[in-house]
Amino acid sequence: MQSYSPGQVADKTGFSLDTLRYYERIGLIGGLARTSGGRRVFTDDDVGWLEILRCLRDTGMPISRMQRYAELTKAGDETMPERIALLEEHDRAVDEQVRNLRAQQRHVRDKIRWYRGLSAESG
Amino acid sequence: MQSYSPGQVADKTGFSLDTLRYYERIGLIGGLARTSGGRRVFTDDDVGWLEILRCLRDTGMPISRMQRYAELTKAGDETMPERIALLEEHDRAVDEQVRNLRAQQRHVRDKIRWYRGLSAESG
DNA sequence: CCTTGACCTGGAGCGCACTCCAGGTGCGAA
DNA sequence: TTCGCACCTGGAGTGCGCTCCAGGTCAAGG
Repeated sequence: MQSYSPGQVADKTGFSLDTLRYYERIGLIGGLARTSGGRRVFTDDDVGWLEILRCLRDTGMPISRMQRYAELTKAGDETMPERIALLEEHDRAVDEQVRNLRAQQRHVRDKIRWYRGLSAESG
Repeated sequence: MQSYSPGQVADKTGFSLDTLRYYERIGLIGGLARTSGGRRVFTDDDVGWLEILRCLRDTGMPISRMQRYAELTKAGDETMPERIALLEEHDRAVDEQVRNLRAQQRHVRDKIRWYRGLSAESG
């Protein structure tokens, strides 16, 4: 099985080394292996987990919620329904976010059109 | 012409009183009238401006950029092209934001489907 | 061996966008 | 006239999510 150094993982996932260390400190990444010298060793699974974290983070999930999700994931298979529920709720939150963005974007576009109208009038 | 107290404006726009004061301090709202006693008085135009700020803020424009926009607006009609350019660039940024959200949302949905597959298998 | 660069730790600091506070004033109703 | 609530100011504090730092360790190449 492949294993990766912190630097390699930073490259692959786009998280900085500091962020990786931070995520481990706050319990978002659990059970990382270490070399005899104390360096972190990431497996493919760890990288996969980080990619999920990236999706959640980039869609605006707060860290406290990701911590909850990490906790459920560590807890075992009986937490699957709750994990699904959490992700589905988040999915709806993303829909909501997109709807709001689009709604406000319409106003911005109206404003642009309004400026164009003024320019046309005066020009 | 209608005029509004800070509290009324807070109600109408959804900005807190503290945020309204903060926005004035940092130059996002200019030229507010005051009563003889020193209280702020908002006109319909002021409220309209706040509504634009709300659109921009809610679509993720940083305050420094809104300050730039406010500055241009104060400067006069010859800044219209730059104002249009600023809003158009922001419009593109919102599109980009939505695209990214949708892309990451797909991954979240894949994960949900994956959980469902597992549940179906084991259940 | 020695250098060098990636990595380690605990803890402090930062940027953003507010939010809260203390202490004081304005003003409409009773 | 007095109550009480809305409002004022300058400045400090907050929460989030990192990011940076000092001082030290590990390990591969020369």
